[in-house]
Amino acid sequence: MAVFTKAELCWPDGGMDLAATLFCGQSFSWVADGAAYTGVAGGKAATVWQQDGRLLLCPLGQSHPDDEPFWRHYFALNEDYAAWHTHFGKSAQLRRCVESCPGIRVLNQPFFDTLLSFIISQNNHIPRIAGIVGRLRQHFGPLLAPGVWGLPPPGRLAGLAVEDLACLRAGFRSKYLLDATVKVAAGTVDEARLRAAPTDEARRQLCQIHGVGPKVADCVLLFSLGRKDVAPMDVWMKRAMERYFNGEMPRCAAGGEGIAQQYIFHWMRENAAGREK
DNA sequence: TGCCAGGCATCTA
DNA sequence: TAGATGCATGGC
Repeated sequence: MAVFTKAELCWPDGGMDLAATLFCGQSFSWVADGAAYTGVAGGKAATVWQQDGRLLLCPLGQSHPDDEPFWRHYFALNEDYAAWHTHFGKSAQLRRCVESCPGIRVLNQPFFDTLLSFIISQNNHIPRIAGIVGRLRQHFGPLLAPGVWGLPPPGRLAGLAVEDLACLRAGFRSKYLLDATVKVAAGTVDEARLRAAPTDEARRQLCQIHGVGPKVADCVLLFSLGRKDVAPMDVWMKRAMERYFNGEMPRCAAGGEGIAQQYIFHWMRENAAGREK
């Protein structure tokens, strides 16, 4: 496999379990190619793999000067997970999270990618979410490298009708995807304004999108905008974790691990704010 | 073959 | 305002 000899970017992996991180249900834009993984985020494509405690990455297609900071942020390589895992020992519930999935990292995904993914995820399960996202990329996304399409940028779907999205087989979610692209393309929902707004206001702005309710809005706020004060998400995660630990999530078992790790991430951010005081 | 999924919108009482 | 129901599709 040629990519193993031409990594352009390299970081210490910090104990990351790359496969678990990419396929635990938080991202649906990566495919395995042997021990390497090819995927897209924010209009960039890359092949990534692990070797000797390092995370190696080869950008695909056109390279950009900001590739290194972009992917470092995407893979949360600035987060000190080892220190946080030690800190988690104080809580039995969080200890169970760490023991169940110590190598999962929560990806910092681009805003619009996250919005589309979580709209698709509603009343859905991981294999089908991945299928719909894959068809969305192939039919409407930009070709970033041979055989690798990105997610469509805001506006790409804005002029289309629900019938045009029949190829996605997304069901009732198609009209939600269209409304999201229209509102983001028109600036009715704007990432910069979301970042600047208080959480309640940001949630209200996101809920202007037809098909986006409190759960999807809080997922977007937490996972792509780094907001740490989304209390309903905390309740939702605890409920999901209980189901996971009780063995009640057979159809998204890997996702359950992701949910547990996402709970850790949320808790960690909450406590980071406290520690800084 | 039938249940159900990482919600939400709409209807009804 | 709270609870019930329908939504589209595919994995299991």
